[in-house]
Amino acid sequence: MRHDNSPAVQRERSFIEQARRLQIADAAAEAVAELGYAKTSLARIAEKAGISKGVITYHFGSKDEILRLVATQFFDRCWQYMEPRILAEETAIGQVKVWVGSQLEYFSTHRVEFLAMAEIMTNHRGGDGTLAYAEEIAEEIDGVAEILRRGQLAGELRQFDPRSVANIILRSADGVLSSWATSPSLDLMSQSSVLLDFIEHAIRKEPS
Amino acid sequence: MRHDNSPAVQRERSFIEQARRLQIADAAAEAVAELGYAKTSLARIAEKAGISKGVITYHFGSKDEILRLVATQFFDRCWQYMEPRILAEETAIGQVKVWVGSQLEYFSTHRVEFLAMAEIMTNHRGGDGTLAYAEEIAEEIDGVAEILRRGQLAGELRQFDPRSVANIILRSADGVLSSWATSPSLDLMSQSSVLLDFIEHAIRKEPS
Amino acid sequence: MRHDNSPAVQRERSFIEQARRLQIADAAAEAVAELGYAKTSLARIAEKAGISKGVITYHFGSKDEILRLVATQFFDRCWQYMEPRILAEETAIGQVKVWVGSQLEYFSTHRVEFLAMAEIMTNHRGGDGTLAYAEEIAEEIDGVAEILRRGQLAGELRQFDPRSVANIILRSADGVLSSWATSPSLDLMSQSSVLLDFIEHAIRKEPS
Amino acid sequence: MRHDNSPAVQRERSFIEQARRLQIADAAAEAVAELGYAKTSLARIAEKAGISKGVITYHFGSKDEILRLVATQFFDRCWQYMEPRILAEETAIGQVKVWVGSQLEYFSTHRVEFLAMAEIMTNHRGGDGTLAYAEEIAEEIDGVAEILRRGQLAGELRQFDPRSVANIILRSADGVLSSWATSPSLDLMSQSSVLLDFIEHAIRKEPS
DNA sequence: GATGAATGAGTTTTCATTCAT
DNA sequence: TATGAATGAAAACTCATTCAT
Repeated sequence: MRHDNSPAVQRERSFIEQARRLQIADAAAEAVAELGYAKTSLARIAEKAGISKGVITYHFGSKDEILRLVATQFFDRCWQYMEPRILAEETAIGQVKVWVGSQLEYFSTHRVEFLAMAEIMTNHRGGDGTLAYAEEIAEEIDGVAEILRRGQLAGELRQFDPRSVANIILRSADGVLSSWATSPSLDLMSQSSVLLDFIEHAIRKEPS
Repeated sequence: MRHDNSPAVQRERSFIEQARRLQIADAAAEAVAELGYAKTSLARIAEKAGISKGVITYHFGSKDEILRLVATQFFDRCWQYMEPRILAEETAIGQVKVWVGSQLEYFSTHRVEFLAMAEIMTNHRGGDGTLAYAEEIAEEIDGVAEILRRGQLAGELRQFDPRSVANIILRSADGVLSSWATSPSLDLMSQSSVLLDFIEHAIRKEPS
Repeated sequence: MRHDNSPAVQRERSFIEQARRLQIADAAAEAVAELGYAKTSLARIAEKAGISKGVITYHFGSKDEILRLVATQFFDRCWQYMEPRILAEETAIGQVKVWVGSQLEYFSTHRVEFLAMAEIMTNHRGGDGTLAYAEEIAEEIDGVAEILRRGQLAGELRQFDPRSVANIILRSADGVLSSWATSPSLDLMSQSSVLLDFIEHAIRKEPS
Repeated sequence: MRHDNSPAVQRERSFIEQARRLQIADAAAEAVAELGYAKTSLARIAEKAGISKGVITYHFGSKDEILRLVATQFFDRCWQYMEPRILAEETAIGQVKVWVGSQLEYFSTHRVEFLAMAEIMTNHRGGDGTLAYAEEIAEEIDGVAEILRRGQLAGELRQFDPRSVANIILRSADGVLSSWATSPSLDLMSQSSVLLDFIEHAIRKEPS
C-alpha cells in the first residue's frame, strides 16, 4: 500500500503534460473497472477520454505504463488517507483496526478506482510472466505484521505468527471488498464493522 | 464450490473424445496458470498440448467452453474431497474448520489447477460483462453461513451476521492462498493451521 | 436446361451408393436454399442430412461435385418435365409459351431445389474464376432461339434477332421467379400468365 | 436504385479519409467482380488495393460496410445519371424505355462496378439470413409501376398488372445484362435496342 | 504537442479435406 | 462403407505500437 513514485521523474513533466496523464489515467481506470483487465484496450481508453489513440502512446510509451500509474496512484492516495489515522491510534488493536477500516473507508468513496486497481493487481504481469505488485503487497503485510508484533510484546494480543496473521487480516478485507465489487448496493461500512469485530476477536488476548 | 456437471451430456462422448478433452483441459489449466487469464490464447494451449489449434475447436467449439470445463471440473473434484470430511464433523466449529482446511489441503496437492481456476474465476465474464461464477461463490457462502447459523443456535458460536462472516472466512482463506500462489515454496499446510486458529478465535463463543 | 449426365459413370455406382448421393444432394439443396451459397458448408449439409462430415467427402471427393450434382440433377428433371409438353405444341408461339410456362410450373412444385439451383448457378465458379453453367444457359437460349427462328419463317412472329430475344424471354422469367424466391406466398402461376401474355405481345406479328 | 446516403455521416470524414475509403471501395468492387461474392476476402481486397489488411478494418469497421458502400454508391451514381433523362421524357413508353435504356447505358461504361453490384445484391444477406437490398429493388419496381399506371390511364398502354409487368421489364433487362456480364465483347447497346423494342411491343396499346 | 493513418502480429473461429480405423 | 479425428490454411477482426505531418 505504501509506495513512493520517484518524484524526480515527475518534476520534469510540464503542467499540461501532467494534466493529460491524469486525464488518461482516469479514463483508463474507468475502462478497466467496466470492462475488466483482459478486455481493456487503448481504443476503449481513448474513447472514454474523448481523445485519439495516438495521444495515449505519445504520453505513455506503453499500455503497461498507464495501468501501472492507475494502480500506484491509487496506492499513494489511499496511503495518504490512511497514514495519519493509523498514527493517531495508540494501541496495536486500534492501529490494525484503523488500518483496515480506513482503507475500506477510502475505497468506499473511490469505487471505480478501486475496481480498476483490483483488476490490475490480480492480472498485471511483468515480462517474466510473474505478477507485478508482489512487492507492494509484501510491504503492506510487513507494516501490519510490525504492529501485531508490538501488540504481542505489549500483552495486548495473543500469540501467533505475526506475518501469517497480517496476511490473513488484509485478505479477509478483500472478502468484504469482493462482495461489494459485485454488489455495489451493499453497505460497505456496515460490513466493515462486522469485519473489524471479527478481526478483534481473532487476535486479542482474552482476559483471563 | 458445489457444482453438478450434467452427466447426460458427458455420457454421449466417446472414450477417446473424453480423453482428448481432458488432455486439452489440462493443457489449458497449465497455460492459464503460467501466463494468466489475459494472455492465454488457443495457440498457447495448443502448443502446451502439443497439438494443432484446430483440434481444440474441433473438440470444444469455443474458448469459453474449455475454460468453463477447467474451472467446473476443479470445483467438482474439490467438493468431492471436501464433502465427506465436512459431514464427518459434528460441531459447527469443526465443520467450518474442516471446510476451509480440507479445501486448502486439496489445493495444496493441485497447485496448477488451483492457479488456473483462480485466474478464471476472477476474470471470466459472460456476454453482459459481469463476472461469471458469481453464483458458485454465493452457493459456497450459503453453505458456510448455514453451518454458522446452526453453531449460533447450539451456543457454540458468538453472535454475528452469518452471511457476512461466512464471506469473510472464505476470503481470508484466499489470503493464505494468494501468498502461496506467488510463493510456491511457502508451506501451505502450516499457514493453514494459523488460519484455522485465527478463524476459531474469531467466531467461537468465549467461555464466560 | 438440357444437360446429359454421362450415364457411364453412374452405372458403376451401387444402388446404396446412389441412394447416399441423392440423400446428400437433397440435404445440400436444402442447405443452399436456406443459407445461401456463400454460407453453405459441408458441416451444415452433414447436419441437415443427419450424417457425419466424413461421409460427404467419402462419396463426393469435393464440395464442388455435390453442388454440381444438385444443379444438374435439377436441370435434368426439369427438362424431362418440359420436353414432352413443348413437343406437343405446334405453333412457335405455343412452344415458346409452354417452354417458359412449364418451366415455371415445375419450379413452383420444387421450390427448395429451385432456390438452391439459382444460388449455385449465379455463384458457382470453375478453377479459372469464370462462372460455370455458362454452357448450359447458352444451350437453352439456342433451343428457344431455334423456335423463334422457325416462327419468323412461318410468318407467326415479327422480325427481331432470335438469339437476343430468346435471351430476353428466358431472363424475364427470372424476374417473376426472383419475386417468388423472396416472397413464397406470391402466386407464381398467376404471375406466370401475366408473363406469358407479356411475351406473346412482344413477339407475335400483329395482324395487319 | 434510388438511395440516399445520409450525407451527415460522410461530412465528418476528412478528405484523405474519404479518398482512402473510395480507393478501398474501388479495390473491393474489382475483387468482387473478378472473384465473385463468396470468394472475396479482405485479404484479396487489400492485395488489389496494394495496402495491408489492417488498413481496411481501420477505415471500415467491417467487411459488410465496404460491400454496402460499393453497392449503394453505384446505385446513387446510376440514379443520378438516369433521373434527369427520365424526367425529360413525356410519354409513359418514353419514360419506361429511357429508364431501362439509360440504366444500361450507365452500366455499359461502368462494367466492373456493375458486376460487383450484381454479385453483392444477389448474395449479401443481413443477420437474419434474408437478402439485403430487397427494399431497393422494391422501390425501383414501384417507380416503373407508377409510370405504367399513368400510361394505362392515358390510353398509351394496354391493360395488365402494373407491378407484375414492372418487375418483368426490369428483370428482362437483367437478361441482357447477364449475357453481357459473361461475354464482355458483346455490344450491350445494340442488345439494348432489341430489348427496348421488345418491351415496347409488349406493353403498348395496339392501334385498333 | 497532438493526431490520424498505417501496420503487422495476434486473436478466435470456420472450413474443406485427409486419414486411420 | 463409414466415421471420428485431425489438420492447416484461411477467414474476419482487434490491437499495441510507430510514424509522418
